[in-house]
Amino acid sequence: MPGEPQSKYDQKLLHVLKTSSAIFAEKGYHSTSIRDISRATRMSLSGLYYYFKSKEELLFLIQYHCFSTVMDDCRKLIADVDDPVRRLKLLIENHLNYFVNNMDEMKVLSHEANSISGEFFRKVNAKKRQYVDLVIDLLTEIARERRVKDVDIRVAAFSLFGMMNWIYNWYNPRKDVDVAGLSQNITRIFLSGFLGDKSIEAERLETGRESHLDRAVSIWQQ
Amino acid sequence: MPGEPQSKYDQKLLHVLKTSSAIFAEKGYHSTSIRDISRATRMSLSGLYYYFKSKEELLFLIQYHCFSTVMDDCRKLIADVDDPVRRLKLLIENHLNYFVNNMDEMKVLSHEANSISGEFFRKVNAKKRQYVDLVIDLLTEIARERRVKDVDIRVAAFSLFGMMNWIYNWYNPRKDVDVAGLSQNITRIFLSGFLGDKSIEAERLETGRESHLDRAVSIWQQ
DNA sequence: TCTATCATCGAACGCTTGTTCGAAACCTGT
DNA sequence: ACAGGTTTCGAACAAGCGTTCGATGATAGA
Repeated sequence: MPGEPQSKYDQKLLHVLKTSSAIFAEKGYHSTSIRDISRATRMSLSGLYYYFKSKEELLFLIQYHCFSTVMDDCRKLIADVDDPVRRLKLLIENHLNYFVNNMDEMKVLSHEANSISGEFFRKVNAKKRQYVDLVIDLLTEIARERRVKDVDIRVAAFSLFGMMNWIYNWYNPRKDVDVAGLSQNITRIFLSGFLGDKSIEAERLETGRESHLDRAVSIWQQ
Repeated sequence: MPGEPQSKYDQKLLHVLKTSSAIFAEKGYHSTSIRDISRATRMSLSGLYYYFKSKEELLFLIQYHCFSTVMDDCRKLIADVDDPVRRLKLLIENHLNYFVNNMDEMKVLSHEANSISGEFFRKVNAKKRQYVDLVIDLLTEIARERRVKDVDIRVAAFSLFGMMNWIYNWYNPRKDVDVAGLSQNITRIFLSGFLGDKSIEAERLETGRESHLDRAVSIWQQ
Protein backbone atom coordinates (compact mmCIF):
# COMPACT_ATOMS: atom_id res chain seq x y z
CA MET A 1 0.00 0.00 0.00
CA PRO A 2 2.73 2.58 0.75
CA GLY A 3 5.16 3.90 -1.83
CA GLU A 4 4.92 6.06 -4.97
CA PRO A 5 5.51 9.81 -5.27
CA GLN A 6 2.05 10.82 -3.91
CA SER A 7 -0.32 13.61 -4.74
CA LYS A 8 -0.71 16.87 -2.87
CA TYR A 9 -3.64 15.33 -1.06
CA ASP A 10 -1.64 12.27 0.04
CA GLN A 11 1.21 14.40 1.29
CA LYS A 12 -1.05 16.53 3.41
CA LEU A 13 -2.89 13.50 4.73
CA LEU A 14 0.43 11.98 5.80
CA HIS A 15 1.37 15.23 7.46
CA VAL A 16 -1.88 15.16 9.39
CA LEU A 17 -1.28 11.54 10.37
CA LYS A 18 2.26 12.18 11.50
CA THR A 19 1.34 15.24 13.53
CA SER A 20 -1.59 13.45 15.12
CA SER A 21 0.60 10.48 15.97
CA ALA A 22 2.98 12.72 17.86
CA ILE A 23 0.17 14.18 19.95
CA PHE A 24 -1.53 10.84 20.50
CA ALA A 25 1.81 9.41 21.58
CA GLU A 26 2.35 12.19 24.06
CA LYS A 27 -1.09 12.73 25.57
CA GLY A 28 -2.93 9.56 24.62
CA TYR A 29 -5.72 9.20 22.11
CA HIS A 30 -8.66 9.96 24.37
CA SER A 31 -7.06 12.98 25.99
CA THR A 32 -6.28 14.50 22.63
CA SER A 33 -9.00 16.68 21.16
CA ILE A 34 -9.50 17.45 17.52
CA ARG A 35 -8.83 21.00 18.59
CA ASP A 36 -5.35 19.97 19.73
CA ILE A 37 -4.71 18.53 16.29
CA SER A 38 -6.20 21.59 14.67
CA ARG A 39 -3.81 23.79 16.59
CA ALA A 40 -0.76 21.64 15.78
CA THR A 41 -1.52 21.31 12.09
CA ARG A 42 -2.68 24.91 11.78
CA MET A 43 -5.83 23.75 10.09
CA SER A 44 -9.39 24.48 11.06
CA LEU A 45 -11.57 21.92 12.81
CA SER A 46 -13.74 21.38 9.79
CA GLY A 47 -10.73 21.46 7.50
CA LEU A 48 -9.41 18.36 9.20
CA TYR A 49 -12.63 16.48 8.57
CA TYR A 50 -11.86 16.67 4.89
CA TYR A 51 -9.15 14.08 5.53
CA PHE A 52 -10.98 11.74 7.85
CA LYS A 53 -14.60 11.06 8.64
CA SER A 54 -14.21 10.73 12.39
CA LYS A 55 -11.61 10.83 15.11
CA GLU A 56 -11.72 7.06 15.28
CA GLU A 57 -11.01 6.78 11.58
CA LEU A 58 -7.99 9.01 12.07
CA LEU A 59 -6.66 6.59 14.67
CA PHE A 60 -7.40 3.71 12.33
CA LEU A 61 -5.53 5.33 9.46
CA ILE A 62 -2.47 5.77 11.66
CA GLN A 63 -2.53 2.23 12.96
CA TYR A 64 -3.30 0.55 9.68
CA HIS A 65 -0.73 2.44 7.70
CA CYS A 66 1.92 1.89 10.35
CA PHE A 67 1.26 -1.81 10.61
CA SER A 68 1.14 -2.30 6.86
CA THR A 69 4.56 -0.74 6.50
CA VAL A 70 6.15 -2.88 9.20
CA MET A 71 4.75 -6.03 7.66
CA ASP A 72 5.63 -5.14 4.09
CA ASP A 73 9.18 -4.27 5.06
CA CYS A 74 9.42 -7.49 7.00
CA ARG A 75 8.13 -9.58 4.12
CA LYS A 76 10.61 -8.05 1.71
CA LEU A 77 13.42 -8.62 4.16
CA ILE A 78 12.82 -12.31 4.74
CA ALA A 79 11.58 -13.13 1.26
CA ASP A 80 14.65 -15.01 0.09
CA VAL A 81 15.90 -16.34 3.39
CA ASP A 82 15.27 -19.96 4.24
CA ASP A 83 16.77 -20.58 7.65
CA PRO A 84 13.96 -19.92 10.14
CA VAL A 85 16.38 -18.71 12.79
CA ARG A 86 17.74 -16.11 10.43
CA ARG A 87 14.24 -15.17 9.39
CA LEU A 88 13.34 -14.56 12.99
CA LYS A 89 16.45 -12.50 13.56
CA LEU A 90 15.56 -10.32 10.59
CA LEU A 91 12.01 -9.93 11.81
CA ILE A 92 13.22 -8.75 15.20
CA GLU A 93 15.72 -6.42 13.61
CA ASN A 94 13.11 -4.94 11.32
CA HIS A 95 10.54 -4.55 14.07
CA LEU A 96 12.88 -2.78 16.45
CA ASN A 97 14.41 -0.64 13.77
CA TYR A 98 11.02 0.54 12.64
CA PHE A 99 9.90 1.02 16.21
CA VAL A 100 12.80 3.23 17.14
CA ASN A 101 12.58 5.28 13.95
CA ASN A 102 8.83 5.72 14.23
CA MET A 103 8.34 5.71 17.96
CA ASP A 104 5.23 7.88 17.92
CA GLU A 105 3.29 5.78 15.43
CA MET A 106 4.38 2.52 17.01
CA LYS A 107 3.43 3.74 20.45
CA VAL A 108 0.01 4.62 19.12
CA LEU A 109 -0.19 1.19 17.52
CA SER A 110 0.84 -0.63 20.68
CA HIS A 111 -0.86 1.48 23.27
CA GLU A 112 -4.14 2.38 21.61
CA ALA A 113 -4.94 -1.07 20.28
CA ASN A 114 -8.23 -1.09 22.16
CA SER A 115 -9.21 2.47 21.39
CA ILE A 116 -10.73 1.48 18.07
CA SER A 117 -13.78 -0.67 17.57
CA GLY A 118 -16.07 -2.22 15.02
CA GLU A 119 -14.85 -2.58 11.47
CA PHE A 120 -11.71 -0.55 12.18
CA PHE A 121 -10.74 -2.89 14.98
CA ARG A 122 -11.40 -5.92 12.84
CA LYS A 123 -9.21 -4.69 10.02
CA VAL A 124 -6.23 -3.86 12.22
CA ASN A 125 -6.62 -7.11 14.11
CA ALA A 126 -6.61 -9.12 10.91
CA LYS A 127 -3.20 -7.70 10.11
CA LYS A 128 -2.05 -8.24 13.65
CA ARG A 129 -3.05 -11.86 13.55
CA GLN A 130 -1.07 -12.41 10.36
CA TYR A 131 2.00 -11.02 12.04
CA VAL A 132 1.53 -13.06 15.19
CA ASP A 133 0.96 -16.20 13.17
CA LEU A 134 4.13 -15.55 11.24
CA VAL A 135 6.11 -15.47 14.48
CA ILE A 136 4.34 -18.52 15.86
CA ASP A 137 5.05 -20.46 12.69
CA LEU A 138 8.69 -19.46 12.80
CA LEU A 139 9.02 -20.50 16.42
CA THR A 140 7.27 -23.79 15.75
CA GLU A 141 9.62 -24.53 12.91
CA ILE A 142 12.67 -23.58 14.95
CA ALA A 143 11.47 -25.67 17.87
CA ARG A 144 11.11 -28.72 15.64
CA GLU A 145 14.41 -28.20 13.90
CA ARG A 146 16.42 -27.64 17.06
CA ARG A 147 14.43 -29.99 19.22
CA VAL A 148 13.34 -27.32 21.69
CA LYS A 149 11.24 -28.81 24.45
CA ASP A 150 9.34 -27.54 27.47
CA VAL A 151 8.51 -24.18 25.98
CA ASP A 152 4.97 -23.06 25.24
CA ILE A 153 5.14 -21.51 21.77
CA ARG A 154 2.38 -19.02 22.45
CA VAL A 155 4.03 -17.81 25.64
CA ALA A 156 7.33 -17.52 23.82
CA ALA A 157 5.81 -15.57 20.94
CA PHE A 158 4.08 -13.05 23.14
CA SER A 159 7.12 -12.78 25.37
CA LEU A 160 9.01 -11.67 22.32
CA PHE A 161 6.30 -9.18 21.41
CA GLY A 162 6.32 -7.98 24.99
CA MET A 163 10.04 -7.35 24.91
CA MET A 164 9.78 -5.49 21.63
CA ASN A 165 6.59 -3.52 22.14
CA TRP A 166 7.32 -2.46 25.68
CA ILE A 167 10.22 -0.29 24.62
CA TYR A 168 8.06 2.78 24.17
CA ASN A 169 7.77 2.79 27.95
CA TRP A 170 11.46 3.16 28.63
CA TYR A 171 13.67 3.47 25.57
CA ASN A 172 15.46 6.76 25.22
CA PRO A 173 17.49 7.06 22.00
CA ARG A 174 19.74 9.66 23.56
CA LYS A 175 20.58 7.71 26.71
CA ASP A 176 20.29 4.08 25.72
CA VAL A 177 22.16 1.82 23.39
CA ASP A 178 21.42 2.38 19.68
CA VAL A 179 19.07 0.36 17.49
CA ALA A 180 21.71 -2.11 16.44
CA GLY A 181 22.62 -2.75 20.06
CA LEU A 182 18.99 -3.00 21.02
CA SER A 183 18.33 -5.64 18.36
CA GLN A 184 21.45 -7.50 19.31
CA ASN A 185 20.56 -7.60 23.00
CA ILE A 186 16.94 -8.56 22.54
CA THR A 187 17.75 -11.16 19.90
CA ARG A 188 20.38 -12.69 22.11
CA ILE A 189 18.16 -12.77 25.20
CA PHE A 190 15.15 -14.16 23.44
CA LEU A 191 16.80 -16.55 21.06
CA SER A 192 19.25 -18.24 23.37
CA GLY A 193 16.48 -18.19 25.96
CA PHE A 194 14.10 -19.90 23.61
CA LEU A 195 16.60 -22.43 22.33
CA GLY A 196 17.55 -23.08 25.92
CA ASP A 197 20.75 -23.50 27.82
CA LYS A 198 20.87 -26.97 29.24
CA SER A 199 22.86 -25.91 32.27
CA ILE A 200 20.00 -23.64 33.30
CA GLU A 201 17.42 -26.25 32.61
CA ALA A 202 18.94 -28.46 35.27
CA GLU A 203 18.31 -26.06 38.10
CA ARG A 204 14.96 -24.87 36.80
CA LEU A 205 12.83 -27.18 38.83
CA GLU A 206 14.46 -26.39 42.16
CA THR A 207 12.37 -23.29 42.61
CA GLY A 208 9.07 -24.84 41.76
CA ARG A 209 7.72 -25.13 45.26
CA GLU A 210 4.01 -24.40 44.99
CA SER A 211 3.84 -22.90 48.45
CA HIS A 212 4.79 -19.47 47.15
CA LEU A 213 2.13 -19.37 44.54
CA ASP A 214 -0.70 -18.74 46.92
CA ARG A 215 1.12 -16.26 49.07
CA ALA A 216 0.56 -13.20 46.98
CA VAL A 217 -3.19 -13.42 46.81
CA SER A 218 -3.97 -9.93 47.84
CA ILE A 219 -6.49 -7.81 49.51
CA TRP A 220 -8.15 -7.41 46.13
CA GLN A 221 -9.38 -10.95 46.22
CA GLN A 222 -11.54 -9.74 49.10
CA MET B 1 0.21 -0.54 53.99
CA PRO B 2 -2.27 -3.35 53.23
CA GLY B 3 -3.50 -5.77 55.83
CA GLU B 4 -5.58 -5.53 59.04
CA PRO B 5 -9.29 -6.30 59.41
CA GLN B 6 -10.51 -2.94 58.02
CA SER B 7 -13.36 -0.69 58.92
CA LYS B 8 -16.67 -0.40 57.07
CA TYR B 9 -15.24 2.60 55.30
CA ASP B 10 -12.13 0.72 54.17
CA GLN B 11 -14.16 -2.19 52.90
CA LYS B 12 -16.39 0.00 50.81
CA LEU B 13 -13.44 1.96 49.49
CA LEU B 14 -11.80 -1.28 48.39
CA HIS B 15 -15.03 -2.32 46.74
CA VAL B 16 -15.11 0.95 44.84
CA LEU B 17 -11.47 0.51 43.82
CA LYS B 18 -12.01 -3.05 42.67
CA THR B 19 -15.12 -2.22 40.68
CA SER B 20 -13.46 0.80 39.11
CA SER B 21 -10.43 -1.29 38.20
CA ALA B 22 -12.60 -3.72 36.31
CA ILE B 23 -14.20 -0.95 34.27
CA PHE B 24 -10.92 0.87 33.70
CA ALA B 25 -9.39 -2.40 32.55
CA GLU B 26 -12.18 -3.00 30.10
CA LYS B 27 -12.85 0.44 28.65
CA GLY B 28 -9.75 2.37 29.58
CA TYR B 29 -9.46 5.15 32.13
CA HIS B 30 -10.35 8.07 29.91
CA SER B 31 -13.34 6.39 28.31
CA THR B 32 -14.77 5.52 31.68
CA SER B 33 -17.03 8.14 33.21
CA ILE B 34 -17.78 8.56 36.86
CA ARG B 35 -21.32 7.77 35.81
CA ASP B 36 -20.17 4.35 34.62
CA ILE B 37 -18.66 3.72 38.03
CA SER B 38 -21.75 5.09 39.70
CA ARG B 39 -23.89 2.61 37.78
CA ALA B 40 -21.62 -0.36 38.53
CA THR B 41 -21.27 0.36 42.22
CA ARG B 42 -24.91 1.39 42.59
CA MET B 43 -23.84 4.57 44.28
CA SER B 44 -24.69 8.11 43.35
CA LEU B 45 -22.25 10.41 41.62
CA SER B 46 -21.77 12.56 44.65
CA GLY B 47 -21.71 9.53 46.90
CA LEU B 48 -18.57 8.34 45.16
CA TYR B 49 -16.82 11.61 45.82
CA TYR B 50 -16.94 10.83 49.49
CA TYR B 51 -14.25 8.20 48.80
CA PHE B 52 -12.00 10.13 46.46
CA LYS B 53 -11.45 13.79 45.74
CA SER B 54 -11.15 13.46 41.97
CA LYS B 55 -11.20 10.90 39.21
CA GLU B 56 -7.44 11.12 38.99
CA GLU B 57 -7.08 10.40 42.69
CA LEU B 58 -9.21 7.31 42.18
CA LEU B 59 -6.78 6.09 39.54
CA PHE B 60 -3.90 6.92 41.84
CA LEU B 61 -5.40 4.95 44.71
CA ILE B 62 -5.76 1.90 42.48
CA GLN B 63 -2.25 2.10 41.13
CA TYR B 64 -0.56 2.89 44.40
CA HIS B 65 -2.33 0.23 46.37
CA CYS B 66 -1.71 -2.36 43.67
CA PHE B 67 1.96 -1.57 43.38
CA SER B 68 2.49 -1.47 47.12
CA THR B 69 1.06 -4.94 47.45
CA VAL B 70 3.23 -6.43 44.71
CA MET B 71 6.34 -4.94 46.22
CA ASP B 72 5.53 -5.88 49.78
CA ASP B 73 4.79 -9.45 48.78
CA CYS B 74 7.99 -9.56 46.81
CA ARG B 75 10.06 -8.22 49.66
CA LYS B 76 8.68 -10.78 52.08
CA LEU B 77 9.31 -13.54 49.57
CA ILE B 78 12.97 -12.80 48.95
CA ALA B 79 13.78 -11.55 52.43
CA ASP B 80 15.79 -14.56 53.54
CA VAL B 81 17.13 -15.72 50.20
CA ASP B 82 20.72 -14.97 49.32
CA ASP B 83 21.35 -16.37 45.88
CA PRO B 84 20.55 -13.56 43.44
CA VAL B 85 19.38 -15.98 40.75
CA ARG B 86 16.88 -17.49 43.12
CA ARG B 87 15.82 -14.03 44.24
CA LEU B 88 15.12 -13.11 40.65
CA LYS B 89 13.17 -16.29 40.07
CA LEU B 90 11.01 -15.54 43.08
CA LEU B 91 10.46 -11.97 41.92
CA ILE B 92 9.28 -13.19 38.53
CA GLU B 93 7.08 -15.80 40.10
CA ASN B 94 5.51 -13.28 42.46
CA HIS B 95 5.01 -10.69 39.75
CA LEU B 96 3.28 -13.05 37.37
CA ASN B 97 1.24 -14.70 40.04
CA TYR B 98 -0.04 -11.38 41.24
CA PHE B 99 -0.61 -10.21 37.70
CA VAL B 100 -2.74 -13.19 36.76
CA ASN B 101 -4.74 -13.10 39.98
CA ASN B 102 -5.33 -9.36 39.76
CA MET B 103 -5.40 -8.82 36.04
CA ASP B 104 -7.68 -5.79 36.16
CA GLU B 105 -5.62 -3.81 38.61
CA MET B 106 -2.35 -4.77 36.99
CA LYS B 107 -3.65 -3.81 33.59
CA VAL B 108 -4.63 -0.43 34.97
CA LEU B 109 -1.21 -0.14 36.54
CA SER B 110 0.62 -1.05 33.34
CA HIS B 111 -1.60 0.60 30.79
CA GLU B 112 -2.58 3.82 32.51
CA ALA B 113 0.85 4.73 33.80
CA ASN B 114 0.74 8.04 31.97
CA SER B 115 -2.86 8.88 32.79
CA ILE B 116 -1.86 10.40 36.12
CA SER B 117 0.18 13.51 36.62
CA GLY B 118 1.68 15.83 39.17
CA GLU B 119 2.11 14.59 42.70
CA PHE B 120 0.20 11.39 41.98
CA PHE B 121 2.53 10.53 39.14
CA ARG B 122 5.57 11.28 41.25
CA LYS B 123 4.45 9.01 44.07
CA VAL B 124 3.70 6.03 41.84
CA ASN B 125 6.91 6.55 39.92
CA ALA B 126 8.95 6.59 43.08
CA LYS B 127 7.68 3.11 43.85
CA LYS B 128 8.21 2.03 40.29
CA ARG B 129 11.79 3.17 40.37
CA GLN B 130 12.46 1.17 43.54
CA TYR B 131 11.16 -1.93 41.83
CA VAL B 132 13.14 -1.35 38.65
CA ASP B 133 16.29 -0.68 40.64
CA LEU B 134 15.78 -3.91 42.54
CA VAL B 135 15.73 -5.84 39.27
CA ILE B 136 18.69 -3.93 37.86
CA ASP B 137 20.71 -4.61 41.01
CA LEU B 138 19.86 -8.28 40.85
CA LEU B 139 20.84 -8.52 37.21
CA THR B 140 24.08 -6.65 37.86
CA GLU B 141 24.95 -9.01 40.66
CA ILE B 142 24.09 -12.07 38.58
CA ALA B 143 26.09 -10.74 35.66
CA ARG B 144 29.15 -10.30 37.83
CA GLU B 145 28.79 -13.65 39.54
CA ARG B 146 28.25 -15.63 36.35
CA ARG B 147 30.50 -13.52 34.19
CA VAL B 148 27.74 -12.49 31.78
CA LYS B 149 29.11 -10.28 29.03
CA ASP B 150 27.74 -8.39 26.08
CA VAL B 151 24.37 -7.72 27.61
CA ASP B 152 23.11 -4.24 28.44
CA ILE B 153 21.62 -4.52 31.90
CA ARG B 154 19.02 -1.85 31.29
CA VAL B 155 17.84 -3.49 28.11
CA ALA B 156 17.70 -6.83 29.87
CA ALA B 157 15.74 -5.44 32.81
CA PHE B 158 13.11 -3.78 30.66
CA SER B 159 12.93 -6.79 28.39
CA LEU B 160 11.94 -8.77 31.43
CA PHE B 161 9.35 -6.17 32.42
CA GLY B 162 8.11 -6.19 28.85
CA MET B 163 7.61 -9.93 28.88
CA MET B 164 5.80 -9.78 32.20
CA ASN B 165 3.71 -6.67 31.77
CA TRP B 166 2.62 -7.39 28.24
CA ILE B 167 0.57 -10.38 29.29
CA TYR B 168 -2.56 -8.34 29.81
CA ASN B 169 -2.64 -8.01 26.03
CA TRP B 170 -2.89 -11.70 25.30
CA TYR B 171 -3.07 -13.95 28.33
CA ASN B 172 -6.27 -15.88 28.68
CA PRO B 173 -6.45 -17.95 31.88
CA ARG B 174 -8.99 -20.28 30.31
CA LYS B 175 -7.04 -21.01 27.14
CA ASP B 176 -3.42 -20.60 28.08
CA VAL B 177 -1.05 -22.41 30.36
CA ASP B 178 -1.60 -21.74 34.09
CA VAL B 179 0.36 -19.33 36.27
CA ALA B 180 2.95 -21.90 37.26
CA GLY B 181 3.58 -22.74 33.63
CA LEU B 182 3.67 -19.08 32.70
CA SER B 183 6.32 -18.36 35.35
CA GLN B 184 8.28 -21.40 34.31
CA ASN B 185 8.30 -20.45 30.65
CA ILE B 186 9.13 -16.81 31.14
CA THR B 187 11.78 -17.55 33.74
CA ARG B 188 13.38 -20.10 31.45
CA ILE B 189 13.34 -17.84 28.41
CA PHE B 190 14.63 -14.80 30.20
CA LEU B 191 17.12 -16.39 32.51
CA SER B 192 18.87 -18.73 30.14
CA GLY B 193 18.68 -15.93 27.60
CA PHE B 194 20.33 -13.50 29.96
CA LEU B 195 22.97 -15.93 31.16
CA GLY B 196 23.60 -16.82 27.56
CA ASP B 197 24.13 -19.97 25.60
CA LYS B 198 27.59 -19.95 24.12
CA SER B 199 26.57 -21.92 21.07
CA ILE B 200 24.17 -19.16 20.12
CA GLU B 201 26.67 -16.48 20.81
CA ALA B 202 28.91 -17.88 18.11
CA GLU B 203 26.43 -17.28 15.32
CA ARG B 204 25.18 -14.02 16.69
CA LEU B 205 27.40 -11.77 14.66
CA GLU B 206 26.64 -13.35 11.33
CA THR B 207 23.45 -11.38 10.93
CA GLY B 208 24.84 -8.03 11.87
CA ARG B 209 25.07 -6.59 8.39
CA GLU B 210 24.16 -2.93 8.69
CA SER B 211 22.61 -2.82 5.25
CA HIS B 212 19.24 -3.94 6.58
CA LEU B 213 19.06 -1.30 9.24
CA ASP B 214 18.30 1.52 6.91
CA ARG B 215 15.88 -0.37 4.75
CA ALA B 216 12.82 0.03 6.87
CA VAL B 217 12.88 3.78 7.12
CA SER B 218 9.34 4.43 6.14
CA ILE B 219 7.11 6.88 4.53
CA TRP B 220 6.70 8.48 7.93
CA GLN B 221 10.20 9.84 7.76
CA GLN B 222 8.90 11.74 4.77
C1' DT C 1 -12.77 33.77 -18.97
C1' DC C 2 -16.03 30.64 -17.44
C1' DT C 3 -16.83 26.54 -14.73
C1' DA C 4 -16.50 22.49 -11.99
C1' DT C 5 -14.00 20.26 -8.69
C1' DC C 6 -11.04 20.43 -4.74
C1' DA C 7 -9.82 22.31 -0.35
C1' DT C 8 -10.72 25.24 3.54
C1' DC C 9 -13.15 27.71 6.87
C1' DG C 10 -16.27 30.08 10.94
C1' DA C 11 -19.88 29.25 13.64
C1' DA C 12 -22.82 26.68 15.78
C1' DC C 13 -25.38 22.37 17.83
C1' DG C 14 -26.25 18.81 21.01
C1' DC C 15 -24.26 16.04 24.21
C1' DT C 16 -21.24 14.27 27.86
C1' DT C 17 -18.04 15.19 31.13
C1' DG C 18 -15.97 15.99 36.14
C1' DT C 19 -17.25 18.26 40.01
C1' DT C 20 -19.94 20.86 43.69
C1' DC C 21 -23.41 21.90 47.28
C1' DG C 22 -26.81 21.74 50.65
C1' DA C 23 -29.86 18.85 52.33
C1' DA C 24 -31.40 14.43 53.75
C1' DA C 25 -30.75 9.63 55.67
C1' DC C 26 -28.32 6.50 58.44
C1' DC C 27 -25.89 4.88 62.36
C1' DT C 28 -24.03 4.77 67.11
C1' DG C 29 -23.39 5.62 71.75
C1' DT C 30 -25.89 7.77 75.59
C1' DA D 1 -35.37 9.23 72.24
C1' DC D 2 -31.89 12.33 71.37
C1' DA D 3 -27.58 14.36 69.29
C1' DG D 4 -23.38 14.21 66.36
C1' DG D 5 -20.81 12.44 63.19
C1' DT D 6 -20.67 9.61 59.17
C1' DT D 7 -22.40 8.46 54.74
C1' DT D 8 -25.51 9.16 50.79
C1' DC D 9 -28.03 11.66 47.50
C1' DG D 10 -30.58 14.77 43.62
C1' DA D 11 -29.90 18.50 40.99
C1' DA D 12 -27.38 21.55 38.86
C1' DC D 13 -23.21 24.01 36.61
C1' DA D 14 -19.65 25.25 33.50
C1' DA D 15 -16.57 23.54 30.29
C1' DG D 16 -15.11 20.77 26.70
C1' DC D 17 -16.11 17.43 23.36
C1' DG D 18 -16.86 15.43 18.28
C1' DT D 19 -19.22 16.63 14.46
C1' DT D 20 -21.98 19.23 10.81
C1' DC D 21 -23.30 22.75 7.46
C1' DG D 22 -23.36 26.21 4.13
C1' DA D 23 -20.49 29.23 2.26
C1' DT D 24 -15.99 30.82 0.59
C1' DG D 25 -11.43 30.59 -1.68
C1' DA D 26 -8.18 28.13 -4.69
C1' DT D 27 -7.02 25.57 -8.89
C1' DA D 28 -6.93 23.94 -13.29
C1' DG D 29 -8.98 22.33 -17.80
C1' DA D 30 -11.96 24.05 -21.78
